[in-house]
Amino acid sequence: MPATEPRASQVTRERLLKAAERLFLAHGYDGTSARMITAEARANLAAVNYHFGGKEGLFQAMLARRLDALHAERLALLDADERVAAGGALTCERILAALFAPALRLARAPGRGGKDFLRLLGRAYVDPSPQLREFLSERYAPSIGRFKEAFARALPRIAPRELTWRLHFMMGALAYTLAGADAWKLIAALTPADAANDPLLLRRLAPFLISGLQAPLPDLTRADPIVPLETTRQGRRRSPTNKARPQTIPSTKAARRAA
Amino acid sequence: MPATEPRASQVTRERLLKAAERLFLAHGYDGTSARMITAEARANLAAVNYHFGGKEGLFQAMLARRLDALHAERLALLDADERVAAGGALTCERILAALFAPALRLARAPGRGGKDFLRLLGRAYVDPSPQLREFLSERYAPSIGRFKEAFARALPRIAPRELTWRLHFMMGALAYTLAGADAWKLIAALTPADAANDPLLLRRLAPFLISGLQAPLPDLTRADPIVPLETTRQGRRRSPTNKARPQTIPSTKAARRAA
DNA sequence: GTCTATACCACGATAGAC
DNA sequence: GTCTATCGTGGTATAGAC
Repeated sequence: MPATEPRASQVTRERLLKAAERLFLAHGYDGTSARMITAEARANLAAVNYHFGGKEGLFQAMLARRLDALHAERLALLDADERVAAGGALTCERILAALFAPALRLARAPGRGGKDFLRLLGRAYVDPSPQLREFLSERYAPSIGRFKEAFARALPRIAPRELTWRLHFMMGALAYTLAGADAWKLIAALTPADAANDPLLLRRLAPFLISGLQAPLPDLTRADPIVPLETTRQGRRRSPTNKARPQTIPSTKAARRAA
Repeated sequence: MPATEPRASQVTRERLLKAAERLFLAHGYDGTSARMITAEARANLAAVNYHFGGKEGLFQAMLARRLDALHAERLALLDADERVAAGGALTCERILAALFAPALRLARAPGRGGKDFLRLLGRAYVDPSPQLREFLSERYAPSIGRFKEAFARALPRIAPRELTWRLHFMMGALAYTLAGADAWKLIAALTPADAANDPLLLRRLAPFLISGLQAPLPDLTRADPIVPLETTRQGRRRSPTNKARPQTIPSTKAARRAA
């Protein structure tokens, strides 16, 4: 083992990634400082900049490491299913399961970190800078493409363009369900006993998505909008709801201190 | 006009809100400093703290102001439809349109601010502190409830509990489609001519969602998971994809400078 | 090439004068 | 209500040791 031994730099990198993973998951991106990370990793503050180009780069590297594992799992499931199907088309349900199950397992796997990871991932979709988005969508395009092909074979009646749209809608429902804030409170409130029951959640979600994917093709030729968008513009009613409230916004200071 | 004249404090509040709206939308939450806002509003830095309890409070107040308008529009459309229906059930399509059209209009209404607003809103779902989430979900619960009732009447065959789940899935697809990063690039790439065509997007989305809502009820009694979740755990194949890449994370420094 | 110490400047928040 | 001054902390940059 002359050349492949772990170089000195790699152990610092690794320690930084590990500390970053724990702290970002525990306190969020803004709630974690580079100083906290380097302290836990017993590295120098400047090491973040040296190895990752900054805090954002460290965050990105940490996300990529976990997402690599997620997509590897997904592809492994898809591969196994396709080997069994031996060239035939898979059912939508199985493709969906291969896509969903690893994410769901990740969503609660390591201690309490799982769900927090998905919320952190959501940050990528919200970030005003397109950096992260482009990085992730490029990196996992091949993996997503595989699933798209599988769906295309399972749904031969849906034109490719329409399928693209519907897969996009599907990913939305999926992401929201997994990462969404209320989703988990919903689970607990509606069916407390099922709070840790992954297959049950999938079995609720699957019919919704599959029916959506197989929906009748839209009639795009009609020219009239479904709703007369301009009709309500004239301020007929400024709506008696909650327009001008006392607006006692509570100071977030106390809450921040608690964290 | 003795007592109702705008007090001096209110004009500062208003100016802060207006500046905050423009700047948060243009540069995101983290990208906007309280100093930028107070400079543009020609107010003192401490005014943010005094009037809103901090930067976060100002952000929250600004979100609420725009969301009030959104929900007022939604309810106005729903009211109008229900008045026409005169006690009968609306179609899913119309309810969906009342929910969707105002958001879509908002999503591109004022200059370039629209879509950015929805991305900012997404921050609420991602934020590690539950403050914002609870505030918003409490504030708009009545409005959402109205729509839930409408859907319940339109879909009498779906049990309430199941409907709750499906509406949740639906909101996910909706939010992702509106706020999602790739959605708008998708629109531009697939159908450039339709990039500004709101009704067309709704007509694509509606069949997907409606079919999903009406999907056959899941069989929740089956005990076996659809996918043998544990089978693939044994590292049969660490997947030859992109597991251990060079990991050349680009420094984000140069990119930050450009902004 | 890797790591350390340190300086820098912008940030959010606040105390206290007016 | 408003303002000034100031505090502590944040991310980043750099000079130089190993």
